[in-house]
Amino acid sequence: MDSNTTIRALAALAQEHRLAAFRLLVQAGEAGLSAGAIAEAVGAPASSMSFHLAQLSHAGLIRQKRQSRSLIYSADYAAMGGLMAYLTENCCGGQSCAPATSCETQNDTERNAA
Amino acid sequence: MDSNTTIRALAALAQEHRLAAFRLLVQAGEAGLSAGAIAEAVGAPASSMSFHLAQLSHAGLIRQKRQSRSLIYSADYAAMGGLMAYLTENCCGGQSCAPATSCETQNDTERNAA
DNA sequence: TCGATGATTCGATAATTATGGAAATATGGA
DNA sequence: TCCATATTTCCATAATTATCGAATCATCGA
Repeated sequence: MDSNTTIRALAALAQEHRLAAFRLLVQAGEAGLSAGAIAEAVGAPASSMSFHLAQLSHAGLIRQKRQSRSLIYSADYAAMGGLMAYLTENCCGGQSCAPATSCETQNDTERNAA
Repeated sequence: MDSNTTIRALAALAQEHRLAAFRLLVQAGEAGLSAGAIAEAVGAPASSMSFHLAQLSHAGLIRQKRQSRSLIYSADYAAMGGLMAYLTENCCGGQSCAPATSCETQNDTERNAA
């Protein structure tokens, strides 16, 4: 992930309704949620939410698929992982910004962070 | 870290010059860098850079201290860690977004981030 | 105290982003 | 085909954010 992609992703998440929507989609998992369900949960008018979902989508953080009349959005975990990786590599300086997740499940994933 | 703080931090990093400046400060470590040095490295006029440094500062991501005539800025690693923790907890859904860093250097730093 | 240096604040302007109703598009069922 | 539903696109407007020169403020050395 390069810095431009990173900036788009950060900007996409740096907005109240979008952060709420993304959190919701992360919770929803692979099944995802319809645009209408998201708008209602977040409390934003449909057209506004549509605008925000487009931003998240353009940033690559969520995906869209049609299911009958509904458009189902779901989080792209890999993209979020890419963002986390960029921040860890470039913005944490080895000072252990990452909160030591899931260390008991693996200990051979060596990485040579620049 | 609550969602408003998170949004401020994300917004602070979601800008070309500011992301560049923050990366620089992370590299610079505790010693930090003067406002002028940052402006020159990033390639922005002093007044513009000052505006951006104020944003980062307001977001809590960097700190300022005066050293004679210079204002020295340095990264606040704890704040960055808080942001990473929030994203890991709320935006990664246990799908291991965090790239498993530095697992060999600690295994007793339990954390109960909300 | 004066002048030089490092940096911020001011102010005007440009550019981008957000808002939300109305109109348009897509899908499916009767 | 026609209607209802789900959602987006269009549009105008409001709000926020970025830019940067000039003026101001703070500090230091002579």
